[in-house]
Amino acid sequence: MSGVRAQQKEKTRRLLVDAALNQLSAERSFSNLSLREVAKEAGLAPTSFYRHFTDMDELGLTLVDEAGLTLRQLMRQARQRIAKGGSVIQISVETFMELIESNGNVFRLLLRERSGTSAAFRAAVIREIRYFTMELCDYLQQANDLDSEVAYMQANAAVTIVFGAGSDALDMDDKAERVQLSKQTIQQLRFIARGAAELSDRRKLARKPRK
Amino acid sequence: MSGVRAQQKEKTRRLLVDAALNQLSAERSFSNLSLREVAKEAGLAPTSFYRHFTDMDELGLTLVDEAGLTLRQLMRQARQRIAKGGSVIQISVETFMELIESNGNVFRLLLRERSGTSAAFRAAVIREIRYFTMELCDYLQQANDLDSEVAYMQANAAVTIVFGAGSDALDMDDKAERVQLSKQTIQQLRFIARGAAELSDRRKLARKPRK
DNA sequence: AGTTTAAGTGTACACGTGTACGCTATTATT
DNA sequence: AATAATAGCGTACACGTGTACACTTAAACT
Repeated sequence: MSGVRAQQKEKTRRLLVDAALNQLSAERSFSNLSLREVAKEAGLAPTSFYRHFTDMDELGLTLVDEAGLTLRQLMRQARQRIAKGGSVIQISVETFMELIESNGNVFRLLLRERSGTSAAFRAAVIREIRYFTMELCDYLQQANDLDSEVAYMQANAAVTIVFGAGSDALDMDDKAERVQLSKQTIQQLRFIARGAAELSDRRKLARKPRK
Repeated sequence: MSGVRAQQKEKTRRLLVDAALNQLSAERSFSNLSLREVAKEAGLAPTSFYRHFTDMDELGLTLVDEAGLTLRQLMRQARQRIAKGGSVIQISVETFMELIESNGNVFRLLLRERSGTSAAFRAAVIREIRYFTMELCDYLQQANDLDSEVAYMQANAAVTIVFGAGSDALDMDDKAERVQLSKQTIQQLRFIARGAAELSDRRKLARKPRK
């Protein structure tokens, strides 16, 4: 079992995945992407598609998985930058905005399929975003010594705000506009952080009233 | 010019609009809705469609307009309830959640087309949401005596959070889950309100240091 | 009353779609 | 060396799509 065959297969599988990714754009969503188009872009006969995926849906779920991976890489990258000092919120937002500028289509995929017509897709996207949220939650809880429930609410709100801003950023061609959006987003995240910190403190006080 | 003809025309036009609205669901978006299907649902021949709209796109924009109308009605309703006393935030969230339960498909339309493949649709949806945000902004600024820029950031963040929660609510079948989501959303809006109030105060102090 | 306008119908066409089926060529197994 | 497995291809089919075109029929206008 040298695996020269399996190796070749994996290679053209990637060809299909990449073909699909490359066709995504502002005016082209995964759901109005046809099996034949993807196959053609990959340089394959339409029927060869079935050697790798039973469905376009199966390919789609693969794409969502990859998008989730990208999201996790993003968080790692942000953490590395944070370790070098600077405002946590500002660095996070800037890192996220960079992702949108360089990987807009991947992000679009998540945004669209989150409210798409396939329950399986929606579930997959929601799962990826949940991972993302949970990781942020752990970080917040530990870094700011927050009540766990409060930390979750903050993380959830922050992710919603950042994704919303990302969605808006996708439709901006002007650089200055995007900078303005970043500033606003940072401020909004600070609102949330402030509110969360206060609630967490109040809860602690209620638990141990004296001291 | 009795208008019996124009009247009849308007009537079947509504037939088409309603047919389209009725076909929307969790597993059916406007973009994968065909002209023929809409015409059939309205009880018309496919080609009759063109007597009322040049395109499916034109019908779609009409739907977005109606959705915007629904949104504005929602805000009016919330204001009426608020006038009768109670927590502003809580009443707003509850009112919004009622909309989603009763008009889920209208809300889905907005969510989907906001990140859809048609620039015209995206623009239309964003415009409707902007109206909504602006109205909230005016209210906040006046009711809480906020700095105007701060009020806008709060309104924008609040709308993002509420729409995000609405999106999540659409995929929930369990009643208790939705109640929990409402509570969380209310708390998150309070975070934001708190943060906004503080920033506004700080800005005021900076402007007239002595008093 | 006679003529024009326009909403609605039915037929027809070209096109893109998913996929079933049989084939070839190359790798893997025996 | 002989056989089995399988990635990829080409053909073929039924189906749904948008829409052009010629038509009927009833309201509107002159």
